[in-house]
Amino acid sequence: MRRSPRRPLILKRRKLPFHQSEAAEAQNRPAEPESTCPSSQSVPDGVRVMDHPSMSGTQVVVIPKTANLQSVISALTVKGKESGVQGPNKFILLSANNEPSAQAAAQGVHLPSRPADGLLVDLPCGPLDDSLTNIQWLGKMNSSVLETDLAQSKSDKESQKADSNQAEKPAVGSEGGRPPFSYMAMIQFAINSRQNKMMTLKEIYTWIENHFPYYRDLAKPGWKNSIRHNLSLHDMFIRETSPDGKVSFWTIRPEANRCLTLDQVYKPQKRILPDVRKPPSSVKVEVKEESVDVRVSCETPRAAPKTNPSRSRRKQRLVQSLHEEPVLLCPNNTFFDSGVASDASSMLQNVRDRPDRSRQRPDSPDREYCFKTPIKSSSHLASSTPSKPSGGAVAEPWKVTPVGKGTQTVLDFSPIRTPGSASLTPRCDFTALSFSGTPFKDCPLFNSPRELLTSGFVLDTMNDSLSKILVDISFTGLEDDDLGMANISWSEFFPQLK
Amino acid sequence: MRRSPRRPLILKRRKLPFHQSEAAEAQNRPAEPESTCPSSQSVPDGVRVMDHPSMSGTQVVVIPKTANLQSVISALTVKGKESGVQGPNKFILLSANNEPSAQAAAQGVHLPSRPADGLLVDLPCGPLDDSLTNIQWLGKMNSSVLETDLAQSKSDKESQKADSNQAEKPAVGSEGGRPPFSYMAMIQFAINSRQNKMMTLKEIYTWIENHFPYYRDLAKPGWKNSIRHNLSLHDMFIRETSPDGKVSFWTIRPEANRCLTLDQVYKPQKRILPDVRKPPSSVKVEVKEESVDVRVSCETPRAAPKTNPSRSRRKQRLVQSLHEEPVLLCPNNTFFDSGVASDASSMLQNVRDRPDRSRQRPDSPDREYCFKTPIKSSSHLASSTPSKPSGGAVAEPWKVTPVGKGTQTVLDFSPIRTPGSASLTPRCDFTALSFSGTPFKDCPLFNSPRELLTSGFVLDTMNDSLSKILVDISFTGLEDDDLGMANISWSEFFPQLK
DNA sequence: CCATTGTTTATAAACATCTTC
DNA sequence: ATGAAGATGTTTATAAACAAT
Ligand SMILES: [Mg+2]
Ligand SMILES: [Mg+2]
Repeated sequence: MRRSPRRPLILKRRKLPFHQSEAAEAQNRPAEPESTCPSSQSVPDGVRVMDHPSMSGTQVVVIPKTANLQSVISALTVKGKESGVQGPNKFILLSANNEPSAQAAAQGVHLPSRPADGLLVDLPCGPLDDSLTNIQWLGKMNSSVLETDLAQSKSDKESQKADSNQAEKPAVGSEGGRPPFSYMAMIQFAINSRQNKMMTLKEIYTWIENHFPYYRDLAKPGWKNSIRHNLSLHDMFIRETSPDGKVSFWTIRPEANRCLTLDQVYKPQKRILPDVRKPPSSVKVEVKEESVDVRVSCETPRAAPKTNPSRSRRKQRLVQSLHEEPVLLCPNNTFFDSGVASDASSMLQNVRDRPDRSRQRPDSPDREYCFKTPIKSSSHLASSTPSKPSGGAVAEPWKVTPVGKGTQTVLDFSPIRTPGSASLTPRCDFTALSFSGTPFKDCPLFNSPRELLTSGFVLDTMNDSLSKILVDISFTGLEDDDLGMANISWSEFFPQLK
Repeated sequence: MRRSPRRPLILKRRKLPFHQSEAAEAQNRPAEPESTCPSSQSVPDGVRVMDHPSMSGTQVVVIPKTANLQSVISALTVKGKESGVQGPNKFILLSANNEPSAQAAAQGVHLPSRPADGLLVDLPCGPLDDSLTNIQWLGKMNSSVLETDLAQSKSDKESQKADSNQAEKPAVGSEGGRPPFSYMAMIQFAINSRQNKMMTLKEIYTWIENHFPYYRDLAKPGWKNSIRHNLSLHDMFIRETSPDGKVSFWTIRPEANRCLTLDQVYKPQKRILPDVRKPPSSVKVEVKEESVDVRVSCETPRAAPKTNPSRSRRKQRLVQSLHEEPVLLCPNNTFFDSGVASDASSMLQNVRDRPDRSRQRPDSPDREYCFKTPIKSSSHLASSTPSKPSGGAVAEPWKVTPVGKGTQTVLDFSPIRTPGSASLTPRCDFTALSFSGTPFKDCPLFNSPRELLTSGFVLDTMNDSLSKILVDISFTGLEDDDLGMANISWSEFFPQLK
């Protein structure tokens, strides 16, 4: 029971090829000078990738505590490229020295017959849509806005002021178009940026406007309505009232808080480039590669990339409890146990490999059509799922620059599902913690391998960029698929785990 | 603790006047020949209405077990009319002999200092929009479709067949326009119509189409999308899988199930009328009064009365737990205790009387406008809550028959909120029960006073019709408002409670 | 490939309630 | 105080994208 606070995570290659606009492909492909991380070294920073002893097509990636995300990306990228599509498509991620204050985790992790509570992540293997990946979008962000996060170790009032009237250099920011984050994600970013993890509605507005100028500059005012809608709808957001009852703050239900912050998914890549798209302004902005030819002509606030996210489609299988008591799988309330593992009954996914070509509607990203027309609406015989005109309709020869519509989210921003309320043992409480002292400052996407492992993401081994993600969190110990493993110990094969 | 399974319910007069289309008023007012219930007798069926001994403006309504809803409506109506707007506007409902199998409830209910866990219901006092109330809509329903509910004591397959190919006399049904029920409510009606309380998606479709022909005849196919959306969104709907894993059924989380059925809100009023609106057809249909001049010319499928609902706006006050352990108010899991009372922390409302005129946008019920226009959308400076053109805009002189848009829901269809999972003690399990044997067959809206009390509704004491409801469930024991009461016993003043 | 079913996000909207001016 | 306007909060509807079957 008290066995292993460390849980292996399995990356599994994604099968679905993503729709790629030809024009976007033509534009984006040549402008892929380099990846987020150097993809030349095969085993950097002590990251080790090795074949799994018994599972075919599976490799184990051992991530030392000192490694940064680039290393992991590099390792998996190299492995993916050198083996091709037929190569191993499952990766079990292990953190070599996990929790800094880990207790019994250090000595010899026991390897169950199948990697219990493993996180299986699909890695895409087909041609990928890298037209506007998260990485690319992130590169277009103005790095200066991120630095406001560092100035947040002040009192509430002070940090509010800092958020509101700090010189933000809003030159860049909304040029990348709509950020690829859902409202739910942005709200989490905002609230988690505070030590006390609470914000008023107005502060959330301001934080988002400062960090995503798109909403300040281009978005319709309805975006605030959507923010409020999200706050109310998702019960991961809780409204609390100050003791005097005057102000009300929005917080994140601690059990559901993944503690996602924007700086966990973005760290400015210092690379000074002259701004090509703004000839009059001579302001040099720090942008990442690939921003050159995305030609995000934002002056047409095109119909909201619909953006977002979180390809994690949990559930959809495995409810089947049918008149039976729900079985609590992991009664102990450590992070994974109650936060993820005990929700296995609703997060279990089918892991079997399926050939899957899957039609991909070639719908143009921008179109306008009517909503809520009282008329019985021309085509009345269509599917019950309304679909966009998708070019098949009449008229509308209006063509726009194919921005690619491939804006996807990398992380799973959904709240951590817990079976009961379990409001004790707050999952992650950084109230008094500052991110300044973490030993992973140089890791742009995750503060620790632990975070990397627990948040779940996908790497495109073909393109060196994060895109088009599907995170399948599967608990293979509950499944009956092809993962055959003996009851062996991790450390038996990987002594660095000791 | 074990004290009172019987909990008083307080009806509180609603303050907000409702927008009333003048044309609709002119049309509907004269056609109000009689109310749902005779409003002449002041204290029928043993229903007693008396002033509260200590709370000013408050009356106590004692409802004997044998009373039906008409009696309650009558009593409150008479009281409301005879006292006028200035009169008492709070009513505490008490069931004189509540649970048939009640345990300790019989002997002298203890009256706390304030009516703990009381259900405060606003009664509207202003001019009311009765243009298309639920009662009226219900009267337009084809009574024959309701009778299919009686044929549901068969096996699953049989009842499925009964639902699908029963002769439904669909003549009437969709003529009343869109039913005033939310998707969530209709899904509950559908699922709860089964003994085993489970249905496949297709069966839900079929049930709704059979009982609300509007969706079969007039609604856009997107309504099925909305059904699926509601099933997924609300976690009161659980998908279960048959043991073989082949079929999946939708069920209602038992703790959240109010066991609402359509026949609880509708019972055909036998009154044969020739159908005035369909001259060619000589079919005589059973309709209730008032269907004559509503002139619901459904041939224009006007932009969905937006219909529905459930004016219950819970929460919005009283969270204020601010970094403290949530206090479980009623740990024992009887119906009210866990189902309602223990949710007090999120259902508590402010009960204080507030003068409230409240602007009411005179928006026309049918209009069409564009959705998701990529253009920055003309007025960009408006409120963050998008609002309809509402006549203030240019153009669109198009006027339609003011159907009144006053379709409201009477009952609270929202799931019963429970603090934890508390999946034990299924709240109401009518699997083996038939509604035929209840002593309240003649009560069209509720099978028992208990149901009346627990579901929460509002009576328009001015209009003899249910309309424009706001149910405020308040637990006055947690509030600090103007309800000052001594620590006295109910039975001390109302001996019939003994 | 297609239709059905299931999950999730976005957007608009209707109201209600609370705060400000 | 108070009353209207705006800010905030809650809920439902609808469309849509996409996954899974
Ligand atoms: Mg919420
Ligand atoms: Mg559900």
